Amino acid sequence: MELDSRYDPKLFEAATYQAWLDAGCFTPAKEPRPGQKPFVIMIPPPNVTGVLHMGHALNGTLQDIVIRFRRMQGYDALWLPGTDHAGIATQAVVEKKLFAERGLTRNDLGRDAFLKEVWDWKEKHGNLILEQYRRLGASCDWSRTKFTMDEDLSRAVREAFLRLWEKGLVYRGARLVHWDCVLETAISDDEIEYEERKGKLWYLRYPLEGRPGEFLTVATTRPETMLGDTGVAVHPEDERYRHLVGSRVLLPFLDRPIPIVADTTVDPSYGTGAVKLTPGHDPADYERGKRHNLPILIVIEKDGRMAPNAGPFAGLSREKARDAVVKGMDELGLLDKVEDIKHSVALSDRSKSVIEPLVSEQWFVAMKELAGPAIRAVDNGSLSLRPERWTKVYLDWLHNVQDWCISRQLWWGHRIPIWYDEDGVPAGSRQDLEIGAPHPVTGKPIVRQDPDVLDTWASSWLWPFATLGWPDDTADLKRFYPTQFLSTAREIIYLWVARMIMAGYEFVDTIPLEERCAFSVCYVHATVLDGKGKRMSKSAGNGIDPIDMIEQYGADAVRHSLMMLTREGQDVRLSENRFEEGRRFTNKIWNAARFVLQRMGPADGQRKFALDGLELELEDRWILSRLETVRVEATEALEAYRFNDAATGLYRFVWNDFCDWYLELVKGRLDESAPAASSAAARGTLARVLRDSLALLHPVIPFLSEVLFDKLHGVLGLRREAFLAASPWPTGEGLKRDAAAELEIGLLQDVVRALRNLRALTQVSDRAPLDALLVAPGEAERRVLRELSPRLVELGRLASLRVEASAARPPHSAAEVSGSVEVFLVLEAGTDTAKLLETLDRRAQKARAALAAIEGKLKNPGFRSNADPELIAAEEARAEEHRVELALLERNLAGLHG
RNA sequence: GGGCGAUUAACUCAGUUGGUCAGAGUGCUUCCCUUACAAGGAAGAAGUCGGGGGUUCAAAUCCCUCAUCGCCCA
Repeated sequence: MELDSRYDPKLFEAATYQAWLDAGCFTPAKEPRPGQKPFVIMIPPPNVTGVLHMGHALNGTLQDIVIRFRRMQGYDALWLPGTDHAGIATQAVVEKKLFAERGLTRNDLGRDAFLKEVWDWKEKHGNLILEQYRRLGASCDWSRTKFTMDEDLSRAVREAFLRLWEKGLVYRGARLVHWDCVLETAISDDEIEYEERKGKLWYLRYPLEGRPGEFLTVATTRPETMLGDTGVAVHPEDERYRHLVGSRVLLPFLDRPIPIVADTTVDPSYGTGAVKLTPGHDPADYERGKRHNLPILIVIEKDGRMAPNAGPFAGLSREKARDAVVKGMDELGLLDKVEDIKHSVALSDRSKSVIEPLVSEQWFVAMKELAGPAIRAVDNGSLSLRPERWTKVYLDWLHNVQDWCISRQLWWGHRIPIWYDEDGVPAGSRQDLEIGAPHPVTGKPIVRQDPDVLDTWASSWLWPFATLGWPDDTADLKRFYPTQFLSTAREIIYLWVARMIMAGYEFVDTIPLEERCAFSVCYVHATVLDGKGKRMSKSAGNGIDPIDMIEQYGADAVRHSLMMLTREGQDVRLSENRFEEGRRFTNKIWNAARFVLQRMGPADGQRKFALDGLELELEDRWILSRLETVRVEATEALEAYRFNDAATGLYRFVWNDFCDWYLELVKGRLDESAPAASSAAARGTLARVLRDSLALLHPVIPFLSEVLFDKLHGVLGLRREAFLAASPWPTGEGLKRDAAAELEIGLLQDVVRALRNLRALTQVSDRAPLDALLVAPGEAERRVLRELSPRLVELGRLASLRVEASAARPPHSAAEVSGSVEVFLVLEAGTDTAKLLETLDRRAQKARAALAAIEGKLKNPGFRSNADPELIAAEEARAEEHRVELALLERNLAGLHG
């Protein structure tokens, strides 16, 4: 078999992926087998405008590992992919493009024509990110790919909205909402971010009505809103102002008399202790205004300009109005002072513009009732979050949940299925109502549909079941809902995770309530940071493009590196060269396999990876024992979602056990001259270990493992029953742990290391064949060492080896100590032993220190009386080992000096 | 303002329930192009486990406190 000495992922990845697709490896069978349990993952649908970033790559790898593992374990495995329509983002992208290319706004085109533009854009560009997931190796069932604006999902959204409307859980009302003046839409609480900014606190004097020359001074960070003030509040117990409660001030510029009220929410220590009340433009004031029956005045329009109510300032932008108000107050002598302060400013997630709290008509979902089952899901164990600490975050949000503003003043999205007659009486309908058709309740003609669309999350929260056919009770819904695993980023726990759980309980009423939890495990993955510990983001420009990395290092290397780097949910600092580790590992596997394959043929394929009948030798039993150990550990780790443990364990097994030791140990047995039975046992073991290793590695390293699995079968002349992706997870059949073999190989490794160490320290070439002597007082050790001596001679590059119970140090020999075994390497006279002495001396010092520590512990009566007897025995044994080693070291040191 | 996480070798990180826990990878030093792999092999140096206090026979691990950095929420 001719294979290049370097693994080049580019030669294999695309073709392998296509082969999986052609074979339908990722699509569940038409029917599950009897008794086969489902394992389902719903992809967190990326935004259609999205481009794969490291967070996606990490999350995609995690999900793919889980689904590939479960598929191999024999579950009815489904990973369902798709995208969401990302109302604001997508509309913004298309509007920008439209303006750049044709100088048109959406209003120039009109609603229908604009939506056609968006759909065209989506058809052309909306698949990019899913294509990128394929590059990563994602084993999604692409035949079930969904998009939140698909006809069936849109139907689900409408059904869900109307059910809530009919139950009275959806309502329409005038509320203070977070308004984005750039995008001109309401946004929800969760689409806001806060930023610390420098600002000013202006102290404004309001003249008291009927008391010329007297003022009440208020402090505000937003002077422009004063035009909408309908009151001033002070704390009821504030002695400074108590006498003023009930009287009025005259609002400057407008000379509007407004009342002074007492409200306990006022902080007397902030500013002057008197606050202006602007119920139309401040959430706290909105609440206070309601308590005191203050009118709501709108002084800022939806585009951020001052409204007619703003009198002389009408038409100015918010920013200009602020300057003008301050200047005007100053000119009137009503500006008391200005302070510099730091405060946090609410910004829109999407446009980064300052949020304007604005009273407007919006649609809301009443959340309290929906939250109940989602809270109970944690209590009764239906849902668990990993790492567990996120549970508290999830529950805190649910306990304090606010009603959800779900209307958006956009065109791209699911239009609210409410129609009005001429009196504005609303009617919800599952079918579109025609303009002019009779209103289902009033019988009057329908005059319009509600112009707003729904928040994108109002479709995403239905994702786990709408993608399976809900509201119809489809075969897929019965078969695949509820799901088992959801992996996502932490900032989306409220926006999405909690709402999906709520929606599952509320809507999937074809199954019993206790089975409706949308997924049983929510895995909150790590955040990918740059080398400086900052979050990677497009705006910061510090992102590493995963596709670039895949091009450079291969998808397997990227996946493996990410897994080696991420401890459960722990943030990871990533820099490009981290992926070299993965590339080295894939190359190592490639070359190990190349070595194995070059020495095997169809004759070795006859036993089909079974081991019975082989005359296994020590190292065979050892590597099979190690394989069994790592198989069990990797399986447990993957079942517990400890990805890093699984990846590290496999890495160490492949590199340190299989490549560094086993392959070196069996090389001699693969020569033509080796006895047939020994050679057959070695080749049988190699075939088995390679096959099982590839299978265990497959979830993390799908491409390379698949390629080598195929080549292995080819060399062995075996027909591959299925792709590795569709093959069973190793069961460990015929494997067993072998403690004796592990102990004996451990001894061999120690002695070989000692021999190598001696050469290195005495600067003797690795190639020169030397005579060695091992002195082992223990009979068992001696027997093992004698048995192992051919291998020791080979690995230690010795001319000869003697094993004795006791012997004097040979002349001109360098000495090492490994436990109770003394290792002597016979050198030429005059070899420099200075470094050796130095090392042995340091070793002796360490042994002395260790011994002193243990003896101190053993002498401590507290330890004797409190510690576990087994532990005491172990410590005593350890002390004895150190004593023996120290004695030998000291003896050899003395010998060398002399 | 509330909550959470991090702080272990030069760098990036592991270290279940306190006792073989002081580790890995990278980097560094020395030697080796030995036909699986120089994207490799062998050997080696390197850390008062952020500071301080406490609990305990015993603390990287548990508790308190301080410091620094980061994240989420308001």
